[in-house]
Amino acid sequence: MTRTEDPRLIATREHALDAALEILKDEGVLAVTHGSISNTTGISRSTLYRHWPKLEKLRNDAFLRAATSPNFAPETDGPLRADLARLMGNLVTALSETAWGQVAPQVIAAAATDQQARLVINDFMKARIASVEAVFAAAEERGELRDIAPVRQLVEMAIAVPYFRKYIAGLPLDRDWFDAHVDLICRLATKAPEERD
Amino acid sequence: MTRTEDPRLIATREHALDAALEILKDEGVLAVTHGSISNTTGISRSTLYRHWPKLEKLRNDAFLRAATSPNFAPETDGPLRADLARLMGNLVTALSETAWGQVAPQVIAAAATDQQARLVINDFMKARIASVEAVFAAAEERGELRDIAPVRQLVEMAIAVPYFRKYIAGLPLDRDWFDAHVDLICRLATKAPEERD
DNA sequence: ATCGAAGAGCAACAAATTGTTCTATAGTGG
DNA sequence: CCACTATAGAACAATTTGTTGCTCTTCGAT
Repeated sequence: MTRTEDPRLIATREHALDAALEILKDEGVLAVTHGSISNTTGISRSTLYRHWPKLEKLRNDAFLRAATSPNFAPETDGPLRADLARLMGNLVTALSETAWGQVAPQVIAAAATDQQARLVINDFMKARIASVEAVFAAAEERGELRDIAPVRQLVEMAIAVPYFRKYIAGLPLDRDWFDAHVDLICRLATKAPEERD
Repeated sequence: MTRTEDPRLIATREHALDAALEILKDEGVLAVTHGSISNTTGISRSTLYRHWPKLEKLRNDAFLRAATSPNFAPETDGPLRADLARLMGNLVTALSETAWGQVAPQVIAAAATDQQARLVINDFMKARIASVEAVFAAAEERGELRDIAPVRQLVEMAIAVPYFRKYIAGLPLDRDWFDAHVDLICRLATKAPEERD
């Protein structure tokens, strides 16, 4: 068993995956091949085949790289309105500005037939849902919530709408929409001021 | 200008698109090519190239065929709860059982770079949103709604969650979830019984 | 029924891509 | 310094893609 990995191996792999993610963003999954990566990096095709004998594995590694880059922890200082606005703001801007935002639809499509891609996106969404849940959990601790529905259901609503608008309905994620959305979720979840404990 | 289209043209095109949709469902967009359609239909490759010189156009026509098949009108007899449960039930089962349900993620991915695919899905979702809106509009006529948020926002929530669960989060669209979802939307939208006009 | 127009089928072709194998070169770690 | 391993590069067959030229069939108008 090798104690340390050969630095050449690591360098080649990282270099290749950087290029793969770039191609994935710009030209789509189709364009992510041993050939295209070889062209843009100068790494020889035979080397790439040795690293990734299966093209599917190569593409999944590119997906994984896109999914692991954005990772922000929620702040839970309260009140819910402020925490949620901040976290959802991060989530929404990430959809526009990170690699994940550009790559997500391709992973979604791949997930229909590819189990590994399904896992990538499931893990990613689990983490996203957990971060929003943490914000709600803190609000519950503070006694801000009313018992209208399970927290999980509210969280799904909060996250589902921006994804739906951007990728499925093709609607903009503008400020008017964002404010109304966060506002509605908060009004649903929290007690009116006069009924606080 | 030809008054009627040559029946051979129509027959070939329909036959080819049927096969294209089948391939699209089973093997994904990648597999939809002049070659694959020629193999499964017996239509010669050169004929297919004459019908669709651009592969992109061929794939878009396949998308369109998937998107136009499911088309159900809402019933608005009231109360909201019943109408919404029926319509959302149709929408959700369509996601599992129609060609659209299987093809949607591929259209979503294509829409990222392909304007025509974007239009296909936009039109489709507009119709979907309109049908749910019709149900809410009827409820508003009957004085069932309270003024918690614009109808449009509630409708987006209602539709966004099932899409999100199925395609993005990879969660099941089971009966427990469905009942809780429709129930929550209705509770948000409608007045409590004692405050009806 | 006939005839011109147009569609479909067939074969062949160049070009590009994919996956594979081999050898020579160069970097790594002991 | 040496054995080991990664990479580059070239060559190869097989497949796919887009294109062209030709023949045969079908359609619709007269």
